[in-house]
Amino acid sequence: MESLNGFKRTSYCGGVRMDDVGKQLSVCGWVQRQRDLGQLIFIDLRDRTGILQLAFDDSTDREIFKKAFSIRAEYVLAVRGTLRERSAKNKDIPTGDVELEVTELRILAEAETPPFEITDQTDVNDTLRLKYRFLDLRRPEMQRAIALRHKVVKTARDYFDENGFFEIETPMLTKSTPEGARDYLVPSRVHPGKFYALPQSPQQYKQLLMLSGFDRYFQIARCFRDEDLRADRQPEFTQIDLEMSFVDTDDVIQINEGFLKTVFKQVLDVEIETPILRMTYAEAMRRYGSDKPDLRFGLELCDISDIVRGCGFKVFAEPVSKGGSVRAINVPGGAQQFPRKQIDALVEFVKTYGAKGLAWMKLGEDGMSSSFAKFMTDDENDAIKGLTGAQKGDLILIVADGNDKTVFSALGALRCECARRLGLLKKDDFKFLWVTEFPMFEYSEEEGRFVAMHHPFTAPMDEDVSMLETDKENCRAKAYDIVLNGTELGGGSIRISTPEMQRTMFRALGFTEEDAEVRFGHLIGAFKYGAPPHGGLAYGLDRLVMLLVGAGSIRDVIAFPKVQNASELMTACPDAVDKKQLDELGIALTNKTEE
RNA sequence: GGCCCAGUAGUUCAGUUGGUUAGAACGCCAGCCUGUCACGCUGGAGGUCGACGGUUCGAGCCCGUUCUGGGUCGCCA
Repeated sequence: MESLNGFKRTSYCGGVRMDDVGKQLSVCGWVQRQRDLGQLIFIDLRDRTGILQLAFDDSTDREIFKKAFSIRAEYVLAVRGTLRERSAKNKDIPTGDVELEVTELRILAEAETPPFEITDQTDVNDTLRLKYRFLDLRRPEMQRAIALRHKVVKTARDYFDENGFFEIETPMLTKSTPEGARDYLVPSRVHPGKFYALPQSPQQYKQLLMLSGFDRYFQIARCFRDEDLRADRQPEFTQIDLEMSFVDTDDVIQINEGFLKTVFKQVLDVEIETPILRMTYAEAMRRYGSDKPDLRFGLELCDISDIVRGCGFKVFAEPVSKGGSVRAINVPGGAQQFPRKQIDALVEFVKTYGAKGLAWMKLGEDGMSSSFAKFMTDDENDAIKGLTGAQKGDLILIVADGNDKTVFSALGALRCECARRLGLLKKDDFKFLWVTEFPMFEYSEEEGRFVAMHHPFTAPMDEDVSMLETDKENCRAKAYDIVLNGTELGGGSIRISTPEMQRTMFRALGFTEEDAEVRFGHLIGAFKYGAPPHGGLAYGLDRLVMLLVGAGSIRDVIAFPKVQNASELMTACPDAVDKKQLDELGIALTNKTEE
């Protein structure tokens, strides 16, 4: 093994071109591949910028040639040489016109054969990739994702700085608060039996910063939520978090449209049309069955409750009479695209969302077939066709339930599933949407009370203030989400900024005065000393980067992600700790502990 | 906590109705090769079929349990 010993790199591999021919260059990197042709050896050297071919032939020093012969994939090399034009060029790579005639070769590190090949595209299973994440990250695909992530963060810092925002850090060790996601807890050694919580978001701190007069704040904020994982959810993740004083909804939206425009221009060279379309929560639910609708395709929901209200098909009539609804989507061309077997799969699909079933009507070329038409009159069937706008060749899918929430959630998911099966989801098509006027509360079956849908510091809409304690179901908040292609990219709200309103809110949420004081006293107390009207927004950075690179999971844009059971395969954490450590913290393990 | 999918060589996979010695490609090792670039050619090594238990004369294949990973519902202010 050799050392650098004064060796200085002059160039990255991927950047050299014909202009550099004749120059002495020094490069460093990993061996992608060694091709031994007998009296001629080629080595592809890889660094984060790309690949440069090293050439060894009869003009090469014999010792160097022998060394080149012994080199294997993933060895780390430092190489000096003269750049020359290739006699046989490779049109497929940027450096394909040139190669380095090697005059000095140092093997800085040998490498065992890796458990999987370091290639751009991979179909190696996730377990192996994550166990050897440091090797997986060598792949150009991952290098691009991580580099792009850096660029997004850099763009955010520049943009918010240029717009008068200060980047301010808030604590990682914070106070656990009720409401919302489960906290990660950190035991205190100095205060045995007491715990910090890792922040779910810097929410309260950033509000207090507004009160302190910083006026505009942002932070690239690490956040933690101890909940189950999904393709777009990790227990620790990063937000681009911001807050502004003396603003209302429109001001927050405007500054963020500028941000999104800048990011997409800088990172992808894509122009975003502004202003971005806005839609109320109520409209989003009614038309798309979702508060984060994917607008890359239609397949809108259609309420057919009035048609089937008195029909002879109990599956339809009963839910309507119980205050629910019957809604449909029309899938153009679906009659042929979805044979019976696929429809059966869709039936199973909606059941996972709590729907009891899925009714369908197929308007095929050779006549109509349906799971329900025989229970209804011709007029009723025709009315359904008319209202959904179905034509010959289409497929109507219908969900009925006594609870509207179930209908929306099943059909909202179904329209996305149909779009996926029809190939309507193009990754380079970016459809943004602001969803506004979210409900202030939602009913929690588990707790048997109304809880804050966004969070308890969200301001109600001015015209709904009187409904806070009288009509929780219909009370709307100054809360908004930014949605991109069916993914919630970020969310925010205008906050409550007076102690009176904050007290009213806690009362509406069922907190006693004492509860509110213990949990949120610092915030209510602070509001007494002059809080400016303020509001903000937080983006899921990981999700944003995921959509920018077209990845299917945020794991693909996080350097060291966790797997579904929240462990990390490379370091094998979480892990047991010494009894001594536990004793210091005053913690005793119960029989629930895993071995 | 529930449901669905996957697990066979280093990797990605095939493996018929349960039947002799479990195959392929890539990778790896060795030899040959002066213009390759997914180099080529020849040869070779490499397997606890995730684990445990059961059924059977006989299990990669059937049954049960379990582990690991993925997706998802619940959950995620």
